[in-house]
Amino acid sequence: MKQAKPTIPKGTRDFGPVEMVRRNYIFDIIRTIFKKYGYDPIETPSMENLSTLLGKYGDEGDKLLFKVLNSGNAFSKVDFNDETIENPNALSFKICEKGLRYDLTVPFARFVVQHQSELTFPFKRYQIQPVWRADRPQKGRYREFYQCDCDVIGSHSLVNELEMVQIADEVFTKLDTRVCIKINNRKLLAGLAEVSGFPDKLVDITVAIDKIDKIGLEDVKTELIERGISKEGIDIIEPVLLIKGNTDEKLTIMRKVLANSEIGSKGLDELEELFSLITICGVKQKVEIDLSLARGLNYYTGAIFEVKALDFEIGSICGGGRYDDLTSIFGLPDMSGVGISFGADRIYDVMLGNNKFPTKTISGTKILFSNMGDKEMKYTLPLLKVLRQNGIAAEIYPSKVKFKKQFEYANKKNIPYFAIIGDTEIQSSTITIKELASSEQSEIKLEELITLLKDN
RNA sequence: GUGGGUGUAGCUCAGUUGGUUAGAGUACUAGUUUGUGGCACUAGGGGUCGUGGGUUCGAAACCCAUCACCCACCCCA
Repeated sequence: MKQAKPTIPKGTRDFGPVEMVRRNYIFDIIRTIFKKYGYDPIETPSMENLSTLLGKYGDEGDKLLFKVLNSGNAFSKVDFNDETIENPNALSFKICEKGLRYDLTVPFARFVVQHQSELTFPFKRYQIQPVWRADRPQKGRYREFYQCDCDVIGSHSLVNELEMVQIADEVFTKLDTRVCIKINNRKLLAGLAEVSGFPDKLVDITVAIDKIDKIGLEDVKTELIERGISKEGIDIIEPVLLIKGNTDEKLTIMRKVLANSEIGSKGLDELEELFSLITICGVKQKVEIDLSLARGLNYYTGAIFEVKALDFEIGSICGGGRYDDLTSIFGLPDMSGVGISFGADRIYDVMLGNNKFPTKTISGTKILFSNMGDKEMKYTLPLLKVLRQNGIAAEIYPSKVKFKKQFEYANKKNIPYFAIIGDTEIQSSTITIKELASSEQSEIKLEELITLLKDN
């Protein structure tokens, strides 16, 4: 009679030893670079109050929040005579006060407001923690995944935007992954909606611009009309739809289209300045203006970033932008911030697909000692201790089993050396070591072994 | 939220128009080989064919339901 195998919730994953080594490789590189630019670490709880989370990510985002059932009798506050409880949403807000964090930016804004008196501004922090989204999982889309965020808050300077681009450039270059860093500005999109005569249709216009390469000019126009944009409005937008070419050409055309929009021109000024800063510093990866980039998170107000992998088909692997007003919702106005978030799990998928993990990162234990019995084991243990004191990862096979078994253990764990300690070795105070890859075997002293393994 | 696909051994999967005792590779165990692994050979264990119902003399296969997972759209990391 067999028991059904246990499972884990949809969209979550286990990570084995090999995966963990690789994931840590990514985390370590990102963390090192964050530190180098002057960011300090913080962590926040996995749960926030729902009131902190709701309304920050747009309607879609609200739906994707994992809610946490109140402890105790969660239904004690529910009035079952009230007809509105038939609405599942209304009910869930009565029985849930907490939710799992959806990203790291909103909890960070909450953190800044709550701890404002303890912080030095501009405050630069990094944060590497999992987030949860109740999305339907698919390739590259998980319900639990890690974000690696760095943010500066309390500074309007475009130097901060530059820093985000530099950090992204450096991270992906270090990870040997070719990407395109796409940049846009919300003010510019707002200006575009304004000059078209439909300031509230920002999203519709952006979606249309995005589709131009897929469905062509005529279909985009049709769709814009369906979305309620007038013919005159479309005529104004049309030059934007026809944009081809480099950053300068894009800026020139946008300059003309947005001439009468104050906010649009401001957005252009910012973009232009950011690109001139980027040019001064130089970047290794591809960086371009993408006018179709909108980003759903509705707290962005200025620059927006998104990074796409060039050699692997997957959603964006990194994204961010400037938010002018996120902390004012929590009672602290005039705190502009900008940040960027690396999607570690997708970066992992990209790197795995392109074979970008160094093979060296897989190794752990350097040497395995044989176990030939109680007497031999007791002789070996002090030797092990010396090796470990020298920083060498070493193991002894814990019980006396056939050599075949012990060798197989070493093979499977990719341990490069196998040490044999038996009567012969004890008598002569030596260690017989065998290099498993070459089958070469020699009898050496402990000191020689330490030197050998330290070099590797 | 909308649409598509797949569930057979620990894992990856075959399985003919419905037919006898459900297969392969791999992994596992033992042996050839009790102080020398990988290779080879031999033998062995392991399956209510996702679950429930139906059609049939007969179902892993056909029908219905249900659950789970995967993929695409949407959105994003």
